[in-house]
Amino acid sequence: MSKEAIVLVLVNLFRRYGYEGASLAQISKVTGLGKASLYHYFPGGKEEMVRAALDYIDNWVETNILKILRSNASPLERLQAMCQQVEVFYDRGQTPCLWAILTLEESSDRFHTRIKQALTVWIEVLADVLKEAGIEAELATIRAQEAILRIQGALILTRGLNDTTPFERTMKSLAEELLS
Amino acid sequence: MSKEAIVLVLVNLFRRYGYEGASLAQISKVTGLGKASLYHYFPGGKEEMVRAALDYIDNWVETNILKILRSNASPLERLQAMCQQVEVFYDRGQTPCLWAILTLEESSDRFHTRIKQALTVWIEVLADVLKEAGIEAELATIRAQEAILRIQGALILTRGLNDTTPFERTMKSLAEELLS
DNA sequence: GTCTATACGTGGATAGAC
DNA sequence: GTCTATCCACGTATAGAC
Repeated sequence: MSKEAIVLVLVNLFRRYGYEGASLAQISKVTGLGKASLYHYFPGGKEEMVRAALDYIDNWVETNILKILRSNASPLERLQAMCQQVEVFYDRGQTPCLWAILTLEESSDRFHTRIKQALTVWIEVLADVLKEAGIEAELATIRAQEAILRIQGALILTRGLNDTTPFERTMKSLAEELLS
Repeated sequence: MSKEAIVLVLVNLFRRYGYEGASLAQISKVTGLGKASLYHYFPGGKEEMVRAALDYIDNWVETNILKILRSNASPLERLQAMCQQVEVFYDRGQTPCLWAILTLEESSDRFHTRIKQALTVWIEVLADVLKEAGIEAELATIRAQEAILRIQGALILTRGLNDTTPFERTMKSLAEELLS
């Protein structure tokens, strides 16, 4: 199992169980590696594992979201493409957001700064698209925040109700509503 | 310290740290009671403590949200009153929602059913208000879901950005937008 | 790189005195 | 009811052989 594949496992476990909830025993089991082997890849232990997971997400966002948002397609097309990526990444709302669960857990304070940074960048790039579409700067930022807010809210609600409808509905209408 | 006061401590700890993150040692410290004393009040251990916290929230929602929504004030007034209660309860978005953190944690599966139930009731009562205001039934349910979605999303975003603005903005405009 | 074995603290939980 | 003392499983982390 490559390090990339291990990190992918980490991402999925921390998303679903949070920092305290994901144990090394579980990680060891799912990766098939002994605990000691995990320390070969992540000498800093669990904290470094989370950092690696966050790195992976940063990279995923850059590649699959920000790159699209900075492309030269029409604003609507870019926003729709973003929504599609988001829908797949979160499995129609069935898999939690790593940022969200770490943000809620006060015990994960150490990661809050970089999560804040990642959110801020996404919002800025999103706001740039909206400005390009003719929306005034201040409103663009508010709407960009609203987009993230609705994605996150849809994730909670869809998991809470155990029904993917709210998430799918949100992703379907989000792009157009941002531009209206 | 009364049992009610102990439960209040539990609510706050589980909201902030989640199920795995809140340890008995921490609970013992904050309440001032020894671990053994906690088992006097909650023979079922940590799981029963969470149930007690969820009971408290159920009761709080019934008293401070549902009761208002079922009152005979105007729909707008009822919705605005709800928003005000929500804003205080979540401390302008600074304190997480117990439902949200337990919903995200897959290790807290045992509580998902009752959280789903609580969410469903809130949405139903909210939809009733909207119907009363002349909104067609199906749209009313969607909008009611949208309300919960935005509250939850605002909680995540406000904590993620460490900025209460998104939560406050959401709570300020929510009532009117639901009726528009 | 991966393993077995192990160290050592902390987790939740209990016993039993007061 | 509350305490001290204790139990045992599991948590993270490490040592050291292969």
